Amino acid sequence: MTGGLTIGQAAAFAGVTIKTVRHYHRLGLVAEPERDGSGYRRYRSADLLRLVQARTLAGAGVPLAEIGDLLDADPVRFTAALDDVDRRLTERIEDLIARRDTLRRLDQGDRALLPDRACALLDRLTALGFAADYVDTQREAMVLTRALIPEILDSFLSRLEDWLGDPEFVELTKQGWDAKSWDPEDPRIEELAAAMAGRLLADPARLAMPAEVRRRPDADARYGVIDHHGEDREPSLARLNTLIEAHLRAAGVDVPRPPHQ
Amino acid sequence: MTGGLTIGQAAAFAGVTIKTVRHYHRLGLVAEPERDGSGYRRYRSADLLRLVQARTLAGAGVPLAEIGDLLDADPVRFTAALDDVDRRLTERIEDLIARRDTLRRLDQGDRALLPDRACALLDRLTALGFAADYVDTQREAMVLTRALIPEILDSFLSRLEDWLGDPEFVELTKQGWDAKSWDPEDPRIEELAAAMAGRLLADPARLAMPAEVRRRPDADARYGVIDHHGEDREPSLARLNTLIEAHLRAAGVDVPRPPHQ
DNA sequence: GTTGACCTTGACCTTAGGTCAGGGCCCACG
DNA sequence: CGTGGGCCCTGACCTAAGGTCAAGGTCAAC
Repeated sequence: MTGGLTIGQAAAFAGVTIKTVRHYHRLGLVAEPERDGSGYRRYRSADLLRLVQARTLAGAGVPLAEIGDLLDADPVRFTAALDDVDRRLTERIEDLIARRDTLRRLDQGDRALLPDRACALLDRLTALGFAADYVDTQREAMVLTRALIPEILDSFLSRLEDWLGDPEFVELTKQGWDAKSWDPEDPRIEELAAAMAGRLLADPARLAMPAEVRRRPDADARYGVIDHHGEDREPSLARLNTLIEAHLRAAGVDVPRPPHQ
Repeated sequence: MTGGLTIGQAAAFAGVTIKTVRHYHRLGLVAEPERDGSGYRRYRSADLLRLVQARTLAGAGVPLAEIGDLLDADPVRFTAALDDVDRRLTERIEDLIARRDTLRRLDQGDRALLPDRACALLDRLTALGFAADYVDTQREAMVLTRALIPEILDSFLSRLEDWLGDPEFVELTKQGWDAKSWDPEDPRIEELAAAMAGRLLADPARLAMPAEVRRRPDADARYGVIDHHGEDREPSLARLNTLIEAHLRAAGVDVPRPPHQ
């Protein structure tokens, strides 16, 4: 008569795995029971009780590191600790729900990561006959804007909507995209830049930089990344953009200039 | 002009830590950008875009191991994967809510781990004048019952309520608890056992073993642990219990006998 | 020319256990 | 009597998503 349950029985009765029981022993959360002649652990009802209590708390989400103290604590501390765990659990639940909401806002196929208004604009670009890769690049710019300076996404979209209402500017923009395949030194790039800058300057309100941007310390750097997105792959476009910016600056427009890196 | 953001800038712009960016590189979820002459990573807008996309998915709870594939996948797979993640997230949220509910049912100070009915019974024991350590032991037995054979907890409580309605049995039980301090060979133990067994046999319905127990393969072992809880600390009580069981068995009652251990 | 902020790599820490390896104990069957 | 299978022992390494520490290289500014 060795007396007591083996670890396998104790674990099964308490509804945990053997490994979990040993884990609890190592963390000191449940004391090791006595061993029999073979070195096997032998569990008596008091050990099983402690194991059940520990499992119950662990199952409720109490961190294992706290359970030992908790089970030895007086009722007042016990209750306070349970309240604390409840608070943390609630926090975690709300966090996960927020994550799920984010996720659900992303379920629009390749239009993920953007609000509806932006998606509508992208559709309108396609309808207006812009090339698919141009639309892709615009989408990427929107994703970057939303991530880097979310507070100006709305004015970014408004400006784009505004521009799309100007057929001449739309035409110039399409030509500008064609410049991808031109030589960066092609003189037509300068012509295009002048024409586009002129069109932009026709209504300077369209160029107003939202005041919110200025409140971010590194706003220029962030804006620069968005503004020049894609250019590192297309030197002609980089040149076109540089020339347009030069025109605008010459006309007194405050174009953010990325800090020298 | 080295070109591109440093890792610190890229991390700040994307809203993650430097360590996280490097982690994503090591997992292959975001490709390493080119290095400058000093070996520093230099991030361009396309790299930043990828980083932002990865962060967004990770923030929504998508496992990092899946994000790389996901960002390279076609829209159909992308949507399907998002649905899958949503499902897992919902599951996890429900699990946590269930845990919190468990936790809230445990907020009764030292009466934790038991339903209201059991707590009321424990209060009644105290009111009837049972010793505090007897009540403690009963509470422990209830916790064990709830954990090991929850389906009989109700009949366990009913039987106890029934017994408490019998003043003579209450008196005998108090005497039985006093037996703790007696010598295990004290002849009064045998007398007590006979008296208690007689009282129990006065109404055999009180002893009926709930049929549910029999459906568990190791029900006898589980029942034995509960029935003999505390006895390993009190040899006199062990003897008292053994004698009572012998009386009951002699009278034809089916008392579970733990398998030889 | 030196300080302090930034970058590099690598190794170890976290939760709550799971898995594997190598070996001991015990019971039952042949 | 011995052997197979099931249980037990310990210890080392693995997970997810990074955090922290250490030791050293780079850069811009004072």
